[in-house]
Amino acid sequence: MLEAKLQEAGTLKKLLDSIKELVTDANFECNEEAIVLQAMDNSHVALVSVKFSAAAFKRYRCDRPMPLGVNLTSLNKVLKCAKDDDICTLKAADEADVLNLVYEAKNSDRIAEYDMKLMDIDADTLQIPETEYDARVTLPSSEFTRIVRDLSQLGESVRIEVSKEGVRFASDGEAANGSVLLRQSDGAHISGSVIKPKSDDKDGDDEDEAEGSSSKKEKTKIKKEKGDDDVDMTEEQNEEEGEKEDEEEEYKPVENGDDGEEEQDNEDEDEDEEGGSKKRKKKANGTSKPAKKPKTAKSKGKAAEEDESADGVVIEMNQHVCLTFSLKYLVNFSKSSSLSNKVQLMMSNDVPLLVSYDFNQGYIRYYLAPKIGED
Amino acid sequence: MLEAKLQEAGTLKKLLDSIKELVTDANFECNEEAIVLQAMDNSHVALVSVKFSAAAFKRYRCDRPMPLGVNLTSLNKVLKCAKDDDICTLKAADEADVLNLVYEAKNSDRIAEYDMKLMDIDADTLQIPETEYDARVTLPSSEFTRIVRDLSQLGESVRIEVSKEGVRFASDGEAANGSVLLRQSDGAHISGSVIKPKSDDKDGDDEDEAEGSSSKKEKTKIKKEKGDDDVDMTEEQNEEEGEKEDEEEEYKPVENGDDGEEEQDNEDEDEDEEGGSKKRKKKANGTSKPAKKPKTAKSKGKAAEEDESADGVVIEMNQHVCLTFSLKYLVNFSKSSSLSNKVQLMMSNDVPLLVSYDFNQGYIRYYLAPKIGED
DNA sequence: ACCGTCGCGA
DNA sequence: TCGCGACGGT
Repeated sequence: MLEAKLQEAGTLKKLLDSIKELVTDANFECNEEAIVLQAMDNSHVALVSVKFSAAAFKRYRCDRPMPLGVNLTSLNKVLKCAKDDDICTLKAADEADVLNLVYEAKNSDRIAEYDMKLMDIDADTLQIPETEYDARVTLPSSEFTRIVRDLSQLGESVRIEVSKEGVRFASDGEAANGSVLLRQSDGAHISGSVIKPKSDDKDGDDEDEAEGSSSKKEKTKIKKEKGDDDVDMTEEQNEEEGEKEDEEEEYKPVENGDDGEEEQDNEDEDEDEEGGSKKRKKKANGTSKPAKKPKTAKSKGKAAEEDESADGVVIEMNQHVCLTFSLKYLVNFSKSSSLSNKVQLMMSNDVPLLVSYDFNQGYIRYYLAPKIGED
Repeated sequence: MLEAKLQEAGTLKKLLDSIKELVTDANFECNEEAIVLQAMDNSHVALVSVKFSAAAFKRYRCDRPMPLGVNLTSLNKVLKCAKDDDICTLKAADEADVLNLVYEAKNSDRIAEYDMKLMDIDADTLQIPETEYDARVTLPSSEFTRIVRDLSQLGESVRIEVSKEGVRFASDGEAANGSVLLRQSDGAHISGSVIKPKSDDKDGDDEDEAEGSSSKKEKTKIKKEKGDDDVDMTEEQNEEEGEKEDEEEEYKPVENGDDGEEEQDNEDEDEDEEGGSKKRKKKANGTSKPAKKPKTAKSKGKAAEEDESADGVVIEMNQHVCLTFSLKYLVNFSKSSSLSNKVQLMMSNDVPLLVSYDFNQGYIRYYLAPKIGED
């Protein structure tokens, strides 16, 4: 039995507005700790991962894990019937085939109730590569929206390059080429700390809870390897990880470029020629440049983004990265800017980009494989 | 000869925006007391009734009754040429084939003049059932708009139920079912007073002026009967009213449901088994529940809506009603919300719904027959 | 009040 | 498939 009371229906509304174009059906996996949604986008190029921690709710109760198969188009319709400041309660009985949504006006003189049919959706609980990254750029989400929208007018794809100069977004098009350079707000941009996704959840590790039994450290490493292989679009990746569960798949991003052939093992173009890639970060640290301790605060630990000023750009970099992505998807991701003032872009060479919007006790993350052969 | 000077062209503009989709051609019946438009919508399901009292105009003169056959699409185009705060004067000579519109800017530094061709339109001056109702719900027009728009996302029709609980709008759809409950703002919702349409005109009876020669009392009763028959879609309604004029028809709403058979005399399902239906209200008063005098003011007399606070919901009920309507039409009606902050829904079981937007010295009313066989 | 997006009709 | 109209959002 699920009962989750959200103070502001607007949060959920914005969330659905963000992803409805990318994903049409998905399971909301509810358990006692959180509600999580993970799904490939409709063209199986990008991966969307959403999480609402139990603490995100005014009240939360979920006796036992239950997947709620939802048609997001329907859910979006139902959510359109809520006002942003309505109190929204989600209810589902065990084994229910409907999700009950109650919208309560602030002043309580209006109560709307909706029952939305649920559906069975193949429980492809995807393993998300939980990796460390070579660079993280934290920037105002509006800025990101602006940049990708601007560049999408020129070309199909954008080259994102993080260097000591800052972060550069560049696109080449028929009519014009464009490039936007963002510098760290206060100049610092080299980090020697661990760069991995972290939301503002109290527990920085909780995004691993759905994974296998190996320790977090091990998993990180393994995921990392898989991430590398994934980018090469090799289907035969039966390495040493043994935690794959029955219906769980790995996130195998499809190359979304149109010019990319399979380029197995061509990640040695950069300074990243490590075959097993045990610790990409460490190596980067050693070979590329000495890790300066960031003069700005919070490039380490879990406080990275929430105490950063709202409109600053923070660049954390352990290694120079240069990746190319489809702008169409980035533009789509950037719709989530209504959910957070800031967005984090996390990158390693030849590894899927992670775009993360963190909000109060939850996040929405997008993974997108780079186009290869053009950086 | 007609000459009518309207302080704000915006009023007329909004009016035409409201109805242009529903009606494309109609007669503006002008006489010395008012300009009235009555027309079935294009699909002959709903009836639209508009009235501008002479007092609505800054200056008004109409020597003798004249019908102005107007293509509303054209009129709308011409009105688009006026600014909202222009002073708008309508002029038509006797037997004229054009309507002359003059727009005068507030500061008089601009005068625009248009001549719009008139047309002959079958003068189907409809008799509107002037009935008493079992329930009236007065609510902010924006709220009504919101509710019908929301529910129209889910299903085709809405069930409106007025009970002591409040008023409930419910719709069932493929993907989801929805229900919105509004409670009387301050808790009172039972009325023992006469419930009939009343605008904020000084003369509460003036909506009868286009009718026959019988006294208002008689007419009310007669109309009531006709209303009942109408709903049953019987074509043979040649009762005792003798004021039917040559080209005048009755408003015979077409059943807009798809599953409804004719259900003559099945209004005895509820507490309303009165064959002749002399005074539905009285009976209801006696049988349903004692009429509590509303603790809130103004559930009686003609001051009902204008001194009600802007965003309150007032429910007056003499009897429980439950009716089903096509949402498509209600959504269309709700476009008139720009004309008034409030809207009144008046209902009796098995009788067409009346949706009324009252504005300064005038109103726009919509009548819509219920779907039958599903409430 | 204006602009952009979506849906419907030609 | 293109154009026009309507609706919703900024």
